[in-house]
Amino acid sequence: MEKMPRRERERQEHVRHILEVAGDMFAKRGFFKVKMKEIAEQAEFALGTLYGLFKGKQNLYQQSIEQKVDELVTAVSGTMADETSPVLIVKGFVEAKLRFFFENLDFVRLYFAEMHGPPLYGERTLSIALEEKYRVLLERVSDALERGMSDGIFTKASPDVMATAIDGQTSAFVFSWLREVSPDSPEKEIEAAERIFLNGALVRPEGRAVSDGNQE
Amino acid sequence: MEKMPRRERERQEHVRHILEVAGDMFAKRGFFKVKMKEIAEQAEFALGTLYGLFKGKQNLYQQSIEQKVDELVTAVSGTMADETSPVLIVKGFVEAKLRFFFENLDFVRLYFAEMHGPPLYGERTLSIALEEKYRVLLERVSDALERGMSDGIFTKASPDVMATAIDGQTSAFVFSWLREVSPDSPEKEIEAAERIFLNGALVRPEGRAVSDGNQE
Amino acid sequence: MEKMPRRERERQEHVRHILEVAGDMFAKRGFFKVKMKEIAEQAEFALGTLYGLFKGKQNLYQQSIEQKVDELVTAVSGTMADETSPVLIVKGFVEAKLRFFFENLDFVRLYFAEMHGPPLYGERTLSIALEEKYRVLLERVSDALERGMSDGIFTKASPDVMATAIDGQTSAFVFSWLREVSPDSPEKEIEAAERIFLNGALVRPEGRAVSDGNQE
Amino acid sequence: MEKMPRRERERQEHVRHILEVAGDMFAKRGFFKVKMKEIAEQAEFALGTLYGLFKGKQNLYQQSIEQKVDELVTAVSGTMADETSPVLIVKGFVEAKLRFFFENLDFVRLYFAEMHGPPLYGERTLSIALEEKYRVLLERVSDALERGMSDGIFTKASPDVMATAIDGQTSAFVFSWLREVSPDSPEKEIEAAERIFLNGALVRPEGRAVSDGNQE
DNA sequence: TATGAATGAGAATTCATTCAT
DNA sequence: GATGAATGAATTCTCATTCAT
Repeated sequence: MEKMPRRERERQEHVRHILEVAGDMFAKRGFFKVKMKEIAEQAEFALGTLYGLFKGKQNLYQQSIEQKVDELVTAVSGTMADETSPVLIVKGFVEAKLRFFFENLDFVRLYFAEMHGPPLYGERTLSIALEEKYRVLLERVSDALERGMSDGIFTKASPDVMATAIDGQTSAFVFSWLREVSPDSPEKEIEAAERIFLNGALVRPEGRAVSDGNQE
Repeated sequence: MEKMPRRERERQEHVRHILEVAGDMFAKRGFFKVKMKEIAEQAEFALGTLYGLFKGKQNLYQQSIEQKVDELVTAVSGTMADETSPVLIVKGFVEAKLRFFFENLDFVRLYFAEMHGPPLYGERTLSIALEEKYRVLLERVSDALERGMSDGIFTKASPDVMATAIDGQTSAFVFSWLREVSPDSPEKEIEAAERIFLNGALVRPEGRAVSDGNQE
Repeated sequence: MEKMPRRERERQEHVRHILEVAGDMFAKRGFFKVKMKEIAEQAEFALGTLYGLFKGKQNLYQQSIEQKVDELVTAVSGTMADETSPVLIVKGFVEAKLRFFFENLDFVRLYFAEMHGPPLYGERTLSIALEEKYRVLLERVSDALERGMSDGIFTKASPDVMATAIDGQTSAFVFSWLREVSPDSPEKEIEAAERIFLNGALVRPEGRAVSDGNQE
Repeated sequence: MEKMPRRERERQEHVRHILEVAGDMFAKRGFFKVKMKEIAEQAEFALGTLYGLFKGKQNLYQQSIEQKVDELVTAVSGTMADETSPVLIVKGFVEAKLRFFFENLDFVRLYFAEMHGPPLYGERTLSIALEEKYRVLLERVSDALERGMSDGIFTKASPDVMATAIDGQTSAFVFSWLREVSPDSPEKEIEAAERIFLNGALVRPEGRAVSDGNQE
């Protein structure tokens, strides 16, 4: 009752560690530039050990991405689940997504390349799997938007299209970080993304005196 | 005085043709999955000929992307240049960008993977070059936004941040096309992108009665 | 005085069992296609256990063949030992050899490949060992033939050459079984091998009226 | 009209040369012990060249065997075709087969291992192909035997079984050469194989007075 | 003694690039 | 210039064997 769990625990730990190391390397240098031998060295295991733990390079790659996407989905879902008001759910999505990518900037390259780039191997299997995981988040945003629309908070429009828009907008801020040397906080972008999106989506825009017409 | 120009003209045509063919292949299958021999066959040239016209695979790849980005920049710049009003310039950007990517959907994968993905070769040279080309467009949008702000048309904010936001939003619609089997027109997305962005950016949102002030 | 023997008995049984299992696998799929791990699984032992019982893969392979060849030699020797007349000894050889291979058809491939094929490892050690074991049988046949020649039963010729001939002829019938889906009895071939060989070897061919008697 | 043939001629020559070299190596050391790099070195080509000319190691192996079997079949067929009398056809088979293998002793190991040994790769494709090629020869022998039987020259029996017997007997003499250091001529074995087989197959055995003729 | 995870040398194959024709 | 056969460095994956538990 102690032996089997030990072995299994170690195995899990090794897998997790290798996935971590490999994920970083793939993110920084891309699938084809990273050699299995390098991953083994970096992870301090023998080459053969990698093949005992993963089916092959492709499998290691996919798992390293899926693991991180699972983390992303968990983090963002968690934040959204804490809120009930439609506006706060949307804000929660923006905040959590931006914070997660800010903390995992290297992963950004991998994620977007895999989601929208040419398939690494013949099949688009991986990107489809990732889309499915991520779609859960967009659906929650979409639901919140729809609810907000019936409540008269958001302007009426296709909630899916609106979700796509806010998602793309936040991604754009993530990309902007890739261009900077070392962005030091995601706060400014979080604020901007929320403001720009909401002030268009809300029937009565936040913090803007719309009452009078003569603002000049 | 006739021979050399003919030769040169032919050469240019060959280069253009190969770039076209290679660009398509890279977009569909990714840099590493496409073999030089296949490009040669597809372009109906001998393998050696490719090496007479291009320095190597990497060079061919870069040129094929840069060529298309030049087309994109030309197309979008042209459309924006036709307009003078800030709002119309922004709308022009959205329309032209969406139309171009709609017509070159395969290229989308290549472009975004190269812009935001891990570097194919050690250096980020290519993505920097592409960013520079593309930045021109964003700067025009930014300028228009800034002008619109002083004119009291757009809410005051960092024009660069605003430009990033509209750019990301439009990209999101492009990505949504990648998921669809065969989107048949970009019109709906053009309209949505403009509406969502402008109704937040405009001091007096289009088609919305802002007159009343009693929202407390 | 009870414990050690039990241990030893178990060990012998394990060795025998593994040799049996491995022999079958090698016969069906060849030395290089069979993996040590598979043998371990099939034999229901851990991989490391195989290395406690055998020096390595090559050793396991050799032993598995030698074991079966010992069985062959024992079976055929036994049958021949029951007879005294030269003709019956030769018939005994043919019958016992054909029956043994009929019962161990898979082993046929292994045996002949190892006897006449390219050496699996650099050295021909194994095939030499097998030849030595098998030679015993051929010598008995040769002796019987020689005795039969002095007795005027067999035509005069080199008994070794004759032994080679009858041996090859029987092997040919064994090979013919390899081509059939599932031969159901070796009887026909036993009869044919004996008849064809003897009717040439005997001064007075069986079942043939050689009416005149004055050949003495 | 000169260029294409030159290239093609060279290619053929290269293929033939490599097949020759590889065949020898496979025969002496077996499929798995021979490395592609060694074949390349021995044949004085670059490793990659082998892969331009052959699909892979397996393909190279199969072709090297099939080429030699074709030679064997051609040689033996040719000899048999020169004869008309059943007895001479059978003798022709024995002589030509023994002479061919005597001249290609190394190939013997490869041929028999492949014909009767465990499959090198999962499938028995190659051995089936070889059997088909070789069967042609056995069928000619069988036909000759059948004709000889109706002519009253051979004892009545299944001609296929008889063909199997003579084939196996000759093979046995080939194997005996493998055991010798350097057999210097195949003559003795040719004579022995013919004598042993025919004196059993002939109604009136050679060199034996079967004086009476009235066996009806 | 039994176990099976870890090891790493070794091999097949690929493919960008060169260069003789 | 155009051609494509030849090159060989580079890389993935396999599997016999070891050894700590």
